[in-house]
Amino acid sequence: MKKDSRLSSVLHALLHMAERDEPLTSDELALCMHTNPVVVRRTMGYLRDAGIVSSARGHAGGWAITADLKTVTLRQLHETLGEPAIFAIGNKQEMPECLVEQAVNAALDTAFAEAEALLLDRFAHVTLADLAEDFARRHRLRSH
Amino acid sequence: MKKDSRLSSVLHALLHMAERDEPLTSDELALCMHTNPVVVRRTMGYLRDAGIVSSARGHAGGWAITADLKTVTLRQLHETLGEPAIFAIGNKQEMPECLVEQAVNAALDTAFAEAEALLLDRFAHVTLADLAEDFARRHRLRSH
DNA sequence: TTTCATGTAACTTCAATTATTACGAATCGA
DNA sequence: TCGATTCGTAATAATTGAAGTTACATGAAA
Repeated sequence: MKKDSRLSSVLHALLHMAERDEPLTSDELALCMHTNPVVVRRTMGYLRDAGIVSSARGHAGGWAITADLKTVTLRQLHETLGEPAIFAIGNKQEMPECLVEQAVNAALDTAFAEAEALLLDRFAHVTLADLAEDFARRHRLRSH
Repeated sequence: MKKDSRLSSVLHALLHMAERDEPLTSDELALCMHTNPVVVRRTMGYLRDAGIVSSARGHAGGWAITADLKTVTLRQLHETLGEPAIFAIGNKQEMPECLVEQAVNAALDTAFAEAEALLLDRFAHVTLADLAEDFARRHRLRSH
């Protein structure tokens, strides 16, 4: 399957929105994200429903951040996107009768659960404000 | 994307092979793994090339384990299968020019790298012998 | 009222695993 | 040697889910 890049995409969009005061249109976001306006609306729709951004139609419409950058974590965004599957590797069958396969699943599930817990914990400790700050740092560095 | 279940599949196959002394044919393995004999040959071929199993044609042919169960780890099997992608989530672009996207990628890459390191470390500490033992334990439990 | 912009449904494209078909090659028993 | 068995492998289709596209309805502002 193709990799899910929605989290990456919304982060990119949110940071660009944080850099500007006026709303950004789906077309503008699609341009800098190298994607399609409809995909932007579809994906950002999750964040609107969660109250993280607002959308407005008509003249001077578009997308804007409503939440505080310091309170929005990567984990929250991941959940807002519907908690898509993290791993591209998995069990052949989830509920096998075969005892051998049950032992295999148990071992793999344990390892995956630990890795997932670590990943989500890291996600929980990174906010949009952190990313904005890191971007600012990179911007200063490039200017020299 | 469809999940990669090759690691799960070969583990299942290897433990069944460990339970028997004669070689198992691709057809037999395919039956208990709920898949296709050609898929079995293709997947087990990686393990044969790595010297973990042997295959023989003709009468009384089939697949057998050649390695010591105590020395084969899940990590080794993962590597033998060509280190397939672990995550179903990823960056939109790997080498973006945009500084904003670079900051996003850096944050995500760090988290994914840590989670991957943990997963592979767990994989490195589980051997086929461990799984065989866990299966035996489950077997005893069910008998009571 | 015209223009701009989102909201959404429907469909296609894309990428990667898995499944299937077909046939060649090797091995062993009779 | 013949023939059944079994792996080896190429070629192709099916499957799955994200991403892309087209089309059009809806709503807001100049």
